[in-house]
Amino acid sequence: MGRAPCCDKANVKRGPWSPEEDAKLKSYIEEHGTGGNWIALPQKIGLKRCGKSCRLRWLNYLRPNIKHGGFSEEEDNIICSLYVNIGSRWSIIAAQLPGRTDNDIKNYWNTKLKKKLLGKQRKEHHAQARRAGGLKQEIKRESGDMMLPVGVISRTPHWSYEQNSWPIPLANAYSHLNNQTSSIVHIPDSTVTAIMNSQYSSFDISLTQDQLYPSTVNTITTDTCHTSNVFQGFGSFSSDLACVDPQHIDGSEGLFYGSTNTTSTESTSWGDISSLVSHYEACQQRILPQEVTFEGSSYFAMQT
DNA sequence: AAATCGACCAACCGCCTTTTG
DNA sequence: GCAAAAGGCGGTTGGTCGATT
Repeated sequence: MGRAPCCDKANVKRGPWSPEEDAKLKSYIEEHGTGGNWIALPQKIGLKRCGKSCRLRWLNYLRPNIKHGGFSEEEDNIICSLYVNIGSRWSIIAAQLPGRTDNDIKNYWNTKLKKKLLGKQRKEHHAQARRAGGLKQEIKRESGDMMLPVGVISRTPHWSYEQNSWPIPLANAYSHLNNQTSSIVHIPDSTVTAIMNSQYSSFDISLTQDQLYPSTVNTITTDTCHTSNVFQGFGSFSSDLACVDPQHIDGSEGLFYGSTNTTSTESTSWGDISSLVSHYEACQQRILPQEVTFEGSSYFAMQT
């Protein structure tokens, strides 16, 4: 049996709010506050609206200091960066942008920003193809901005737990695994091991569960390690964000590339937006690997 | 001028989490 | 400790409007 509805749907008005309704709700809340009970509020005011609807109307349109439209370039970058790193957690993203609501940001992302980002990505691909010549990839460092070569796990300026200890979204690690010329990922009990052969080097990342932040660590369990679901678990990091602290990964330093003069969250540039594109794209991918046997063990290999 | 299409966005829906009794 | 109520959130829908055919 499902939950009882929060209000009597037959007796509540739906659809757009009239100026009179807005005025009633606004003046009441400004004078009395919400009283900590949205469900009871419409009855008190004499509005034939669902309490949830009142809450939404207040939060998204009536409360003071709300900004609508006119997103700045800086706001775009913040939204893109956060989306790439934490996914569609609109309320968290909105918390970083004073005056913006989660609904507004969500609409803005879905209607404009996503296309803008993908448009940039196409441009970037074309430019890269032109540059390619003999060299497939290049690392470009310019005045503090960072460009991320494929196969390199990025540091992110967000999600800093402590100074000089930047977590790496495993989603990024996963996305870059997809870009390798060959890659095998093995997840034995309690450990995530990624063996990657990039054009730069061959390296091996071993992560124990306690190197993954607890919020999502349970997506990798012993149960899933030896099943083909394991990468669905991996894939879920794209939206759930498991983070890895590079300082806790032996010999990992060489894997990470970023602006060399930036060692903490302070005064970090959001970076070139194009560097986010590959992350975003990869985060959208849900490529499931093939199970293969290698030296008697089961592995999951991704075709790239 | 009418029809169609696509972009935009306010509002709703349903699920999950938190609070309360 | 449990169940119900309320809050909060993200995905989706549907109405409106401007551009295009």
